[in-house]
Amino acid sequence: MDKYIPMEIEAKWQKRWSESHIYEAEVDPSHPKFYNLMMYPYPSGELHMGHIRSYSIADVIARFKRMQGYQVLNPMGWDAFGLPAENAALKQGIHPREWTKASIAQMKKDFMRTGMSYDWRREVTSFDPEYYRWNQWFFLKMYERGLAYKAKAWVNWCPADGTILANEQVVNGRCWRHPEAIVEKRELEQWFLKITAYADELLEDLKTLEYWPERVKVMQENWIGRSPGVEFEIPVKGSQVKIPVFTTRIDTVYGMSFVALAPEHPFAKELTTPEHRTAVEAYIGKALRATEIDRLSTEREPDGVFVGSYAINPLNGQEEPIYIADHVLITYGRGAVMGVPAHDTRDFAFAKKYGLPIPVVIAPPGWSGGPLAEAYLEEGTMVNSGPFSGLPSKMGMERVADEIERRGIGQRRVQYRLRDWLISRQRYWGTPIPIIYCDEHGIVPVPEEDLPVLLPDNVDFSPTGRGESPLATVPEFVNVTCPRGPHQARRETDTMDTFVDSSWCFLRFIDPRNKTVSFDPQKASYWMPVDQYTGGIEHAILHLLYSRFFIKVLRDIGLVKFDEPFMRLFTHGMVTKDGAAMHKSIGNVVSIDETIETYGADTGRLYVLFLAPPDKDAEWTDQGIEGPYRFLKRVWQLAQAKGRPKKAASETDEQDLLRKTHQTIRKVTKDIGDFGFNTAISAIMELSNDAADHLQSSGRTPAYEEAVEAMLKLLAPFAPHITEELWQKRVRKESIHLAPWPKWDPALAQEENFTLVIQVDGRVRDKIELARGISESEARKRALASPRVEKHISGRSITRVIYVAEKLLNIVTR
RNA sequence: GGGGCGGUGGCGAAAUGGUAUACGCAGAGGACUUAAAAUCCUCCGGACGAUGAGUCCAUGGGAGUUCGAAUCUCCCCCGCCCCA
Repeated sequence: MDKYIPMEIEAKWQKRWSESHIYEAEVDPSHPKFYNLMMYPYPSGELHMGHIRSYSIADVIARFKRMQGYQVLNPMGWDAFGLPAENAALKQGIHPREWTKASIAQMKKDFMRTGMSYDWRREVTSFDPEYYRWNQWFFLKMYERGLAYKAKAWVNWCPADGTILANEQVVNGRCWRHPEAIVEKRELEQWFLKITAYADELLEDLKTLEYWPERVKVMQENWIGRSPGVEFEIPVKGSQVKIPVFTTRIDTVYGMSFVALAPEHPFAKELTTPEHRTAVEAYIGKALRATEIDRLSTEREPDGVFVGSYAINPLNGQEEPIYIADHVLITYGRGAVMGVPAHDTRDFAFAKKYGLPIPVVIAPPGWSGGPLAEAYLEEGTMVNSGPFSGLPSKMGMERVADEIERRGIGQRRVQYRLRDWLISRQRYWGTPIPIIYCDEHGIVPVPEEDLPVLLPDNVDFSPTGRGESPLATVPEFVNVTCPRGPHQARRETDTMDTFVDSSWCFLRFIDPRNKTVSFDPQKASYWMPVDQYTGGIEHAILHLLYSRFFIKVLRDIGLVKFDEPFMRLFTHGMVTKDGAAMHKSIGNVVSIDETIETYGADTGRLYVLFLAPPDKDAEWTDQGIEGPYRFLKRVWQLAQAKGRPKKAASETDEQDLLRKTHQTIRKVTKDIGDFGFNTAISAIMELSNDAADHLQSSGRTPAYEEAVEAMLKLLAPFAPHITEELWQKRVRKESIHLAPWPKWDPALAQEENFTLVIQVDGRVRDKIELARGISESEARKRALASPRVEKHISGRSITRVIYVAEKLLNIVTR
């Protein structure tokens, strides 16, 4: 028998699989389909064994479903636009395209040699004009429908990237990509996609995502942040100005003792009286430099500055001082709030600090009428609230809202935390936004037939730092003739957020080379929605929310007929080493090269899947991988066992192994379906241990041969190369990866006997073997006959006997 | 501050109301070898006991529900994540 040399057989099979196109799938209505998708990667060119775990998880599912007879669509592509390429290219003085292409080549090689079963004909690269032209096309469709618009807004500026970020890309007041970079606020004209138009539906449809992890749904729910409330206007004394405010607690409106504006509020300067101007300007300057996280922190004492003007509470006519306070955000509600110290924690602290009154308008239970020690946030009885006094606050909330609507000073409104998706990026390496500015016609969309707007090649793409894209420095790109007439015009020079690319890539995989449309709706109706989507938890909000939004827009345009893109979502854990995520800078990276050279790809895959449940983080140890390696070497021996095949020697041995085989098929089939890969592998190891014992005692009997065949098939999704090699050595013509998944025979999997656990007062005292189907009274008789049981019940009286059929008998004594 | 997930042998873990510690790693002893590696066999939570029979203890800590709790409930401690 030849030695198991993984490098040799792995390279051989990778080549043959590719030549025989076994992983390629086409529309075939005579078969059930399964769309298995892994979040397509950013090609940074640095794959390590940690990544291999994530891709292996999805690959196991693809292989499993393929063997179960599904048409499996298992594509791979590249999220190839974006800042890291641009930054790396700047540093190395090469074009981002070249840098990205080199990374793609490296990663593709790594996917090939780790045995991933992708349909490479469907490879999609987002920097390809044939791909991004459809970003532009979708943008134009949204523009037509008013879902893409340009607006001046206070935005998040990342000084490290030299660009604007979407809200979702700001983490704890810092850039998601540069944790050291504090995000600044700037007011700029930007392009937005109107995701808020779908806020309610995005929230509602979460309920239909039965097979999504609960925590992802909770995160999206929090992010959308629906709060019903009332918006109303507060007049300013001696002025025409009316300040719109939003509140979820209109029942506390009589408790208002100040009004607070965000530092960015448009009325901030207008309402400031001359004697307060210096102080106000200093305060605003300081506030705009603070991070959002600092401004909102409840740890910090809120502060503000009086502007000199007074607002009038429209309900009771009282005058309230107007402040600017940095804990009020311009991006939430209307950027101004009514200050009700008695019933809001931050307002309470604010009032204490500035000596403002704290009128109680919701009485806590048993309230004496005295001042509160802290804000009371719960429901209660309304007091000091004019005609509403005496009402329960819940009812009062409706009555006050009615009153405000009746008087025409405001209305009920649902407020969302979700903001529109800011997609303008002031960087080079992305999809140009297909818009032209004409002196005569204003904003003019690029006509569809002129798409794609090509990203020019020869550009000095150093960030300008002026809030302007490098494309602005390319006259050939900028200067155009207006599509509507012979006027000089300028192109939009910002590029799109790369999350636009990934929001619909799963549709392009279905029809990747289509030149006339983004994808063929016929093909989409076969393949979509994605049956299994696998990726990291870090996309719980960003990518997954944007994709859901895209699908709803595409549905409304009429391109697809479903509401949600991803039926089942699986979020995988990370591989850690020395307690930290693998990272070059930490120096704890386990290389693919070394792993494959020493152990082979099959062992590497098997180990990372065996290490821990796939949704949990897993700690890599260098010794641990020896286990799966030894196991595969044993499988190699077992499948090629020498000696004459013989008839069954011992009937019980034969039955035992057959039973174990069918039990293992049952367990592995179930476990793979539940992502229990670690326990599935354990079960296959147990089968191989039993088969080895059987070979020792009885030789190559029919049960042995059946066990080996099943073992190879069950192992095939995890270790595709060695199983294929051994399968072919057993003279099978077709690839094992197209062979039918084994079925278990319930009769053969059934145990004849069972172990009855006998407890006395809940403690295990004996275990006896009994035949299945035994009656309770018989089991009881046998149990009581046990001398060990006898010992523990002698001298005591039996009060109760609990019998769990074919499992356990508990004798309760007194 | 609120919400979520988690804490089990020396280590990764299994068991989701019924035999705690499957499977694997590490460790100990043995076989093979001139030797080592590889491979194979045996042992491997703790205490008492004699290395046996057996008894008791042990799933972060404490209480509770139950004939029976790693699993369900409550309180506390610790770690990670999300929202503030």
